[in-house]
Amino acid sequence: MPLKIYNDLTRQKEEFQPINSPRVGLYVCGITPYDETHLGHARAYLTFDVIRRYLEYSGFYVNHVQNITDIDDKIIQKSRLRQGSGGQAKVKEVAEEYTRSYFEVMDRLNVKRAGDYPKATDLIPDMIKWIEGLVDKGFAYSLEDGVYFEVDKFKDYGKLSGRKKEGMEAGARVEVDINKRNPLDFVLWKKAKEGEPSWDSPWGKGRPGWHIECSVMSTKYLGEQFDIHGGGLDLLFPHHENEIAQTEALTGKVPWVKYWVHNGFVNINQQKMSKSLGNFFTLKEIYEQYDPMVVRLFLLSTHYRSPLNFSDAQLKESQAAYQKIVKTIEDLDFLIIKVPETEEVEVKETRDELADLEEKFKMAMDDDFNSAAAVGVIFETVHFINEHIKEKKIDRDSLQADKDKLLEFCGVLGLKIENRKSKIENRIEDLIAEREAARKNKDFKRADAIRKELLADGIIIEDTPYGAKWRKNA
RNA sequence: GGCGCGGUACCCAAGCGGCAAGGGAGCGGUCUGCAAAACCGCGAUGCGGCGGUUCGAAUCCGCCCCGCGCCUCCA
Repeated sequence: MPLKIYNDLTRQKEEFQPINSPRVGLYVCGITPYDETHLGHARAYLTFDVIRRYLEYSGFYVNHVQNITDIDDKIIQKSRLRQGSGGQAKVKEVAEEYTRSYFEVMDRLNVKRAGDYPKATDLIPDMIKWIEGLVDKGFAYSLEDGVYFEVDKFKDYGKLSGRKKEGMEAGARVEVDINKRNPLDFVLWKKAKEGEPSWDSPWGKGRPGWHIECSVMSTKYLGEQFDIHGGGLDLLFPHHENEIAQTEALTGKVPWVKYWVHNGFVNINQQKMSKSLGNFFTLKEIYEQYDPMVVRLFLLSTHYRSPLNFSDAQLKESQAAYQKIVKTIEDLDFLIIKVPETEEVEVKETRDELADLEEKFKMAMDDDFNSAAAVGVIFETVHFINEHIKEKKIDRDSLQADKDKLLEFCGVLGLKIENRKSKIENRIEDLIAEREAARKNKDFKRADAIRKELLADGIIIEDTPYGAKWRKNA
């Protein structure tokens, strides 16, 4: 079955065929570093991390580029608020601080780093060239406060968002600049006000508008036409619409981007989690209570385009579910050492079953990266393994095959599964040995006392026909 | 006003024309010195409502109800 991807440009699932297969160009709209990363951001970047991982798993070579908008009104504002100054050095400090924080928190979520992270401030000369080009071609005009893109000059304006210029209530909530030729015209170059960071340009000191950055950065790294451009649903309009307009206007190459992909929001009580509403949870806060991999599982359990409601109860459920996977791996590790060598037949049966599961797993992911269905297959695999373990005759190689396959699926989704045992001290092993001896002597009082003692440290003992084993209660 | 998304069991969530995945919670059982875990079994004749198309509909079409998003910086 071919890999299908939902394309917002055509509003349907399409077979994925990269322009230069097996190479894939993937551009993701990155952060504006003026505050802590919250769960909504995590969902976005995790979505594209999963897409990237699955493409790589499927044999593609992905060139993943994600920008950093390190100059912007909000950063300037933050810098002022904090230091009473909007000077360039301070603005840079703020951007760098939150960029660092972003990487910290995303690394823990096991989001792979992109191949490049271009910063807006590093490419200002390129942006100026672009704007000059647009002015030359008659797509842009100058006003007192900046240079604007004229949407009426671009025929296809609205093709991504499906909007018609007439239908939009421009100015409904934001004041219309009466000097603009069309209220939808957007700024390419913003002239600097007193005390703002600025760069020289043919239009005087100023800074680039938001939309132009992504066009310049993405084409610089991925070429004038590339495969996938992604971001949160909230970027679809106007950001991505404007990017298409300015890029296709300048290069004349259509389509600029083959597949447009947008992830859905994280909601709280049916409302979008957002900075402006102030109803957001930062990853740092969430990590205080939940392992990052629990958060990851939680995010993976809903298809990336559907809304995802955040709640503590849901996170708790994900935690229980995650424990189940971890425990299965720990059980396998325990048994692989204890169990006898292999007989050929058994391994084959196991392998056949695992191959069927792999088929299902791929089918799920081939269908527009359906990680929720793929997680379902992971639990079917867990179920299969637990049944397998129960059998009287089990052998080393089949168990190893079980373990490899489970970890393979988890790996594709970026779920790290660690046997927590490796981290724990010998003291526990000693106590367990003592308890085992006590049980042999029918000294159950002592045995129970030891179990109780370990439980106080969050260690749970489980007796099995192969001996006692233990795990940490998370 | 324009454009768009969603409503599937107690909760979450896949499925999008052919027997309703999976997780969590619950209940019953097997195993166990007692446990824990695991395993087995139970759990929607039903997919917001009403019509229609079809041999067959959660799935397609129409109308309606409810919730949400975008049109403004936002992932």
